[in-house]
Amino acid sequence: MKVVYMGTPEFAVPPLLEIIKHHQVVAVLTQPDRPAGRGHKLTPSPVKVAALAHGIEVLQPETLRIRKGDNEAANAAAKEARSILQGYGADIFVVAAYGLILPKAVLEMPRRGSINIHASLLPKYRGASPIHAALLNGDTETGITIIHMDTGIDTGDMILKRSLVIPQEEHFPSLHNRMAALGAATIIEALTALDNGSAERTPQNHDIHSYAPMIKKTDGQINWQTTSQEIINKTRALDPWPGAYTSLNGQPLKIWQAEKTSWSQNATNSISPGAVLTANPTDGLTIKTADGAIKITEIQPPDKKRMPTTDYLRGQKLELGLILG
RNA sequence: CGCGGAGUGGAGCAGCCUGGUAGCUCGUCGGGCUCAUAACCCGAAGGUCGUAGGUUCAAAUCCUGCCUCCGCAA
Repeated sequence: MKVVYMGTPEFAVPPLLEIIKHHQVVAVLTQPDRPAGRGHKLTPSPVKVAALAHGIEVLQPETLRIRKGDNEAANAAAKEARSILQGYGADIFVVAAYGLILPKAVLEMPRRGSINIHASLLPKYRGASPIHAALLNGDTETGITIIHMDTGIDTGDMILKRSLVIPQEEHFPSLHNRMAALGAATIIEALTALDNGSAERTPQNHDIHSYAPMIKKTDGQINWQTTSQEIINKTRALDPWPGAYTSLNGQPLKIWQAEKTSWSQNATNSISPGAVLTANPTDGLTIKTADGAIKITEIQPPDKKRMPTTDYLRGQKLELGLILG
């Protein structure tokens, strides 16, 4: 099939590469280059880099929306982008974490419409951060859902769903990569089914849906009054950005890896959450939580690299009873 | 030209402001003690102080360029 692919971040790259192998990708839409990183250099999206490496035409409209209230230049640009899109004569639009709102007129442009690769088992976790949400909530399973797009946020009818198991220790980067690979395999399956007419079309059960809002920097702030498991889930989900963090003597301190300990709620009942229980090479760094204590195994002081907590403790002596947060 | 911090034996840090003997906690190696040990005791090796210049009688320390890493911000 003739495909126009729309995506932006790293997650959208493996599916694109897989589609290139099996179909004809006539163009790729991705968000405009943004100032990013140290020095605020203009940075192309991962999808743009991948597309250009394969000699595929890249289009980066600011928006595809045309509204009366907006300024004329923006509307004119959107109009032009739409007519270019129309000109590709695609059979289908495949969308994966594109990040722009696609108006109905655009979604319905190709003869087979537009489909989306979503990184959750819909209707659970509609929205921007489904992979993070699965880890934050300590889910043991998640997956990919391919849907027909409509004008709602991830509300369209489902074509197919593939799941995978999340190990207790898994952090975001690993799960993200596995999800991207699963997305690549699943989108090929869906395209094949659509092509030969065997695709199913199942409406979502809208009564049981949930949302996974965009992750903010402040989501990384650790609340020591929550349970050990909740805090550990935060370190798993928010790695590498924004990171689960707390503060020590007014300085931010990132917690990259932590595990449960045998400290019980009863034994530590009178101790304030966030208090340092042990800080030595043998016992490691353990911190009181709402229901016990966690042992921090990888840490990052400000201006420093990530390091094993045992290394950190060689240079930094922490007083017992000191309160973090 | 977005703002800022850091590079010191294998690891994590101190020393820099107020130039003048390379320090701390570990690790490694050798020896000792011990039924034994990640414990304890004794000893040893290992550093062009990121790099190139400058100032000085003298630079890890003060000044300038460059490289690398990191935090904030996006």
